Amino acid sequence: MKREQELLVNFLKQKGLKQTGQREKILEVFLANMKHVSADELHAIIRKSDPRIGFSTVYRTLRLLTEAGLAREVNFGDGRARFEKAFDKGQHGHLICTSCGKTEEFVVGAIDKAIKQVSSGVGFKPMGHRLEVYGLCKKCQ
Amino acid sequence: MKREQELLVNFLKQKGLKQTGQREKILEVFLANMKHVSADELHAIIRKSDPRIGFSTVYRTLRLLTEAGLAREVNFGDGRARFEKAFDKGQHGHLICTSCGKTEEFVVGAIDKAIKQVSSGVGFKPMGHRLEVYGLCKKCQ
DNA sequence: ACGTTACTGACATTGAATATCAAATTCAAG
DNA sequence: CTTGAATTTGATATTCAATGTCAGTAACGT
Repeated sequence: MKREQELLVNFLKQKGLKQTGQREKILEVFLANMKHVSADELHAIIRKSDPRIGFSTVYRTLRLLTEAGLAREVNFGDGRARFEKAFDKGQHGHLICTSCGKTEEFVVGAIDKAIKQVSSGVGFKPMGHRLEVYGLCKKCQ
Repeated sequence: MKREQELLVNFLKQKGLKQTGQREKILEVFLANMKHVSADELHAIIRKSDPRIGFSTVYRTLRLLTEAGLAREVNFGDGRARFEKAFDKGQHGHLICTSCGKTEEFVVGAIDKAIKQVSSGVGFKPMGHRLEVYGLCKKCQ
């Protein structure tokens, strides 16, 4: 069993929640997918292999995964929440092209350091962050 | 006349748009307000001194101000867009307490530097960014 | 002053996020 | 393996912010 699956099972047990086929399936497809997906998109993908899974369940499970630390919500400014894998993946930022919509991830240690520094200065305890940089990608300039 | 008002007038002229009492009024109230406001909130404030200004106009004017570089959209994770003054104010991040909802601004030069560095590395041209740090404020820990 | 063009504001529409609830499923206890 | 209490599911309804529509109004160049 994958680490992520174990984590979900543990999370469910801790919370007194139940292990269901739908939740397994949704996690599996979510993990197999490379891109950032919205609840809608993930639902569409899952429907192909199992048309009986409803949107509500996908939606709720994504929130569950977020709570469990397996997913993270991101926003690309198009008014719909998207989710990305969060486990075994450090915090990172996104470069978002305002012309063609293309997104790219990046990681910079300097940013984490800067956040810690600022936070400790005002007694704030950082738990996570979102950094979105808007601009023009190579092609669109 | 304030710098901001001049900027708006210039922007309107450039775009072939018209100068109206509503737009002046909305900018004035927006500037006088300290906090981050949503279109709804700003509308409510403006209504007190001029009940005839409609929500649509406030909403559209906020987008106009954003386009003109006088306002900037920010997101605090409560599912509603808020706006803050953008002129004469550098890019900054927000510390958002996930317990009490309090927000605090901060500026770190290191972050701008890091963004420039990463961007130039992949040929991306950054135009602006949003950095939101979620965690617990001093009181809520 | 006039005519063209943009603006306004009330209202309608959209669409994502969330709530509701009866039927189905899980799972621990017997 | 059955049973029963508790959670889940999925279809549908609701909410609410964002945006579209459009007839009446106001701005501004001539």
